Amino acid sequence: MNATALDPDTLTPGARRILDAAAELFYERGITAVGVDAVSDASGVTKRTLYDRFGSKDVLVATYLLERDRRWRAQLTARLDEVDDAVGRLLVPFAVLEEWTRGNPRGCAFINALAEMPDHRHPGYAIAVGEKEWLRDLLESLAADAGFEDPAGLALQLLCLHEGALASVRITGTRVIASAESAARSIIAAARGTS
Amino acid sequence: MNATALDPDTLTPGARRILDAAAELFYERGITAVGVDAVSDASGVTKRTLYDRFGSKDVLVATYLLERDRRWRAQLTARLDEVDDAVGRLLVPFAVLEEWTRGNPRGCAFINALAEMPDHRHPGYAIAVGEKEWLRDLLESLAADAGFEDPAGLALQLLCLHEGALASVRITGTRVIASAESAARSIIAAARGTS
DNA sequence: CTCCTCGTACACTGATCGGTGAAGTACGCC
DNA sequence: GGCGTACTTCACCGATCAGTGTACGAGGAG
Repeated sequence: MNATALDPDTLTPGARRILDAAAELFYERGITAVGVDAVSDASGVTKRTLYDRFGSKDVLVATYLLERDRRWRAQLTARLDEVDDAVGRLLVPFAVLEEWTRGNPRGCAFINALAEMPDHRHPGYAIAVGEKEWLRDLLESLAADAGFEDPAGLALQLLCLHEGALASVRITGTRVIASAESAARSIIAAARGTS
Repeated sequence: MNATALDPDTLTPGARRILDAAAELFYERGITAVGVDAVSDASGVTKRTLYDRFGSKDVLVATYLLERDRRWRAQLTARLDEVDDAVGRLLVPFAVLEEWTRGNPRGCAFINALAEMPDHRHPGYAIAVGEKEWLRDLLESLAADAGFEDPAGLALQLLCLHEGALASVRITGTRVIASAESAARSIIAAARGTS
């Protein structure tokens, strides 16, 4: 019940293969639809090992989400370090989104996971929610750094565009990301007028 | 395999209760996680009747999505008829979103369903995708009616905001919808400048 | 040599999954 | 009275679900 995600960076070789296989299956087919047998089969590891390492499916799910969250944050912060312009930094998440969705065409893994986690006590719930809150907080601090009048409001608007683009890729194709980015420019310009 | 959704408007009393119960359970707990036994129990109807009426769980799911789609479109078009201003009509979906999310705090039922339908041949897949395409097409024709230079581009931007707000409600609360609406105003104003 | 970690193999649990077969009941319509 | 529709009861199917128990093998560290 109070079990939490494992540290994805300190896994035994067997646990690593399990997590890699689980990550692909969970994202591709959905969490509930993928059984632990399918995960252990795909990873070439016994179900017994899976339970010895992770303890439960819920913990495996939480670890899957945690690793995805870490990779996404790492990629975003790395790109952020390359940009100096305070206003331009607000657009970095959209550039990263373009790369990210190339390998992940089935929408946002966290939104998808939340759709299958009605129980807030699920160890993965806080991780999925935390990813979105982190992005919102990041956008807010970037907006504050750039000197906007209402950083929280602007952050919320940009978050909307970001999440919307991520969700719409599946339906409209990747061109929606360029649309979202240009919309972000309009919103920033409008907010700039009031600062 | 080639079975499609039933017409939600011509259901027997038993089928209606089944669909009502299924709609709530599917949205609240997720489609895969809800078994047909749970649906029949909740609706006070036998599992046998469920299969006599719907034939399979997949058809029940598709019918659930179809009815939701119809209700959403009806609500939106009704509000649309009340507004005369061509530009103002582009903002109507955001006003409807505010009412809609009041009873549906767990995000977009179609995005959630797509997360659990990896197989495009699922009878519900086309319905879920169709809902988004319909909104995009609607926005595009509204933008064209209002005389914008690039209706398709503007529609894509507004779609982003709409989907993003719908997805973010779960994390940020309903105030994100007001944010999205004001962002939509900025985008429309920016597009107006180029027309 | 011995302990410990990592992993294997395999059998097993009770519960639930989607779906079916057969028989029977209640009601309204012609 | 006869017929069709709607729904019930109940037993059943093979498959899969998450999770466990037990025993055994390989390799590195003390």
